[in-house]
Amino acid sequence: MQATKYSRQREAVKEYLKGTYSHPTADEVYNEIRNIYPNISLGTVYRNLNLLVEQGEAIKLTTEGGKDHFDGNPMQHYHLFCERCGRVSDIAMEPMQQLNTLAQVGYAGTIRSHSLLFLGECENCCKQNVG
Amino acid sequence: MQATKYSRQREAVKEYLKGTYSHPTADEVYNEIRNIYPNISLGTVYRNLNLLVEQGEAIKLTTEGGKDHFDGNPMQHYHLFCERCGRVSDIAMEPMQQLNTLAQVGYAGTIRSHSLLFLGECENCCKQNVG
DNA sequence: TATAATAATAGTAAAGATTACTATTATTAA
DNA sequence: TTAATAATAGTAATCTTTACTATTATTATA
Repeated sequence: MQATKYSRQREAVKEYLKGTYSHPTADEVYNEIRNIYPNISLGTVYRNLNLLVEQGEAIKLTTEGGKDHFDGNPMQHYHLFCERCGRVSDIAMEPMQQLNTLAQVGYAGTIRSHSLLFLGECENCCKQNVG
Repeated sequence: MQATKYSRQREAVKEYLKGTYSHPTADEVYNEIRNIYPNISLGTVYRNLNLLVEQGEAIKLTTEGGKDHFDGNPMQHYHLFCERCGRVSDIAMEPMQQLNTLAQVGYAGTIRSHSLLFLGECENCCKQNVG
């Protein structure tokens, strides 16, 4: 196996992700970290984000926008994908494990988990409607 | 506005999608339709699949596999994404509109709908486990 | 502290899915 | 039959993500 070695870049990625609720894309993390490490490469950001996901420290959210979003909170919870601006926000709602049970009824395969994504407009875009 | 003109290719795409439960990717539809129209282009398949989605005749499913899947059944229902083979299958479970209501509680934006994707193993892959 | 081993990085190229572009073809209306 | 125009095939371009490689940084050890 391959030992994990410290790197400042990885720490910066982790710290940023743990400290925001913005559910950033890899590109957004990249642009943020560049303020501290101007030479960091996008590949490094991807590698470390994926590493955090593998380690259970973060979650990858695949949405219709074409870009994956990352969440530094690995506890199971639900999200809203804003159909207007493409941003992801947290939904304060208890995870419902019973959905798995309901889905398993009459399904010949194995249900392991679920991903529930709400669609609509985020708070920010809603405000702009009133103008 | 632009009138919609008949085309055999579009009909073939629609007919194939309406007649399968396989939730194919654009590439899979392309390879299927090539049996009938060997010169059809992938762009044509994409254009017509997206048109069907716009017209409410089909649904586009974005999954973690990197490829979008298409479903010719536009009625709201849930799916399983097989983490082993990447295929999508239908789940026989009633849509739960009340999830939107639950999510709306305490959320400042607007919930319009939701997409619920179960993760696990499809029937086919489960069988192979026993082997 | 100096040195050797090796994991991680920066920079770039490549891969894969999807969309855009354009000359040509097919459909429709007159 | 002809004219207008929507759709296509084929190709190029775009965009996100991953792969590759020489170099740099980290860690363990003498």
